[in-house]
Amino acid sequence: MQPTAANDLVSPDRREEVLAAAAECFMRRGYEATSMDDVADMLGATKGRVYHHFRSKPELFFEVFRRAIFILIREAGVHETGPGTAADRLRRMSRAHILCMMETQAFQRNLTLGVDLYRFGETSEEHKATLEDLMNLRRGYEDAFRRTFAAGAADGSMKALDPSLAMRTLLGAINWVAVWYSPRPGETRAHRETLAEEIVAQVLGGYLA
Amino acid sequence: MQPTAANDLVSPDRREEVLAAAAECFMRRGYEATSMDDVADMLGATKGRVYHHFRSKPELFFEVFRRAIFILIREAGVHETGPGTAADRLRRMSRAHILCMMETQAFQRNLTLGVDLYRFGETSEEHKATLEDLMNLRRGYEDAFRRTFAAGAADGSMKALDPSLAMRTLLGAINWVAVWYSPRPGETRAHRETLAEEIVAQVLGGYLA
DNA sequence: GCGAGGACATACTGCGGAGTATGTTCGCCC
DNA sequence: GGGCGAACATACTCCGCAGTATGTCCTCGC
Repeated sequence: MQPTAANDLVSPDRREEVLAAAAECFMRRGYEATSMDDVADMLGATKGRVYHHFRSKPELFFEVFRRAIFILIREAGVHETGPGTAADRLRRMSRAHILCMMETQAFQRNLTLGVDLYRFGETSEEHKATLEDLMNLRRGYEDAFRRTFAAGAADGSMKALDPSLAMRTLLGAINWVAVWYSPRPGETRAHRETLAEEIVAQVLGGYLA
Repeated sequence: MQPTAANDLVSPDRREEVLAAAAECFMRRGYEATSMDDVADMLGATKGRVYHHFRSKPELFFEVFRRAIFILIREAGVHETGPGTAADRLRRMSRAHILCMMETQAFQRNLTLGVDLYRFGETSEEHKATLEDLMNLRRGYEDAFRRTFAAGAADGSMKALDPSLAMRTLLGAINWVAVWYSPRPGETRAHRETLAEEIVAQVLGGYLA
């Protein structure tokens, strides 16, 4: 296979393909139930390819997890700073978060798996350390919501609620989207945006002043 | 060991102990990662005991799943019929649901696992059938929320929203409790009831008229 | 008190999956 | 044009786990 222009668009990161396949497998069958052969099969390849890019199964999972958070921070977290009231900013953050749940579902579902692994898993010391880092990333993302709830109480755009609890109920409602959402054939971005808007309208109603 | 009065309180269903241990293990490590030996270890027993009460690992999981739904229906679902407006009933249902998430967390967390197994799992025909039954039970429980949202639009106690979507956002917020909740040492039932009340107040706000 | 069966424990088998060691191919650079 | 390394494929090893076959104890009914 020649390095054509078309290939340059796809192959510069063959590693990405492996990562995406792993995310899909982990979401479908769970972490433990997924074999490295499963990931390879999804790519029409063999284990050799997977192990060439990732040292072990845990590290592969950690990369999926890390990618999931980076996407969330880039798409939703950035809206913490922005124009308007805290309620406005929270609306934009939630809307972007929901779209992430729908469009990068495979990655996002693994966030919950990772948290369980952290809470209960028996892992090596090295893995424990990287898991700690990943949890801090996640906590940092959640803090953006916490702060915005506090800001909303301060600027009067939202009720004065316990920011931590409010963050959890809100994130619960919108994280759950990744659980039940399943893309319909022929669905467009516009459809998803409308749906996201509708969800935000329902969910945020309880927090507004 | 003699069949004393104290033992009669515990042992009439030694099977229950196995079931509870399995729920705990499945929650901690996930379905696949849990070995039958893990379940036995938690009881200070061996596999023999587990296989004496349950034919196979899938059937053990199915029983955990079934129990989880039965608890929800008994504790929360029953409040669908009751006095007051639809909003009142929904409040009682949500409150009970949240308490279930906190107090039977191990069982409830497995509901999500089961749904994934249903959506993606490759199981035998026989297991597929029982999974279908379990999903119908779950759907039936969700329908109670759907109907109550519709009733709320009808009796004017709640906004006229898409009942299905409202059900999903509400259940998302309150199901998520099982994900983050972790009982504090010395916590009493009263603490949990207060917390549940607070969550309901926050979450239901968006749906009320 | 004795036979039977429930409630386990013990000791195996067989397979699937993580990880490894070693080929193999192809493009690139000198 | 040749050698070198990236990007895989192939062919193993070894261990852990589901399931089974069989043994053991204790209790209850008669």
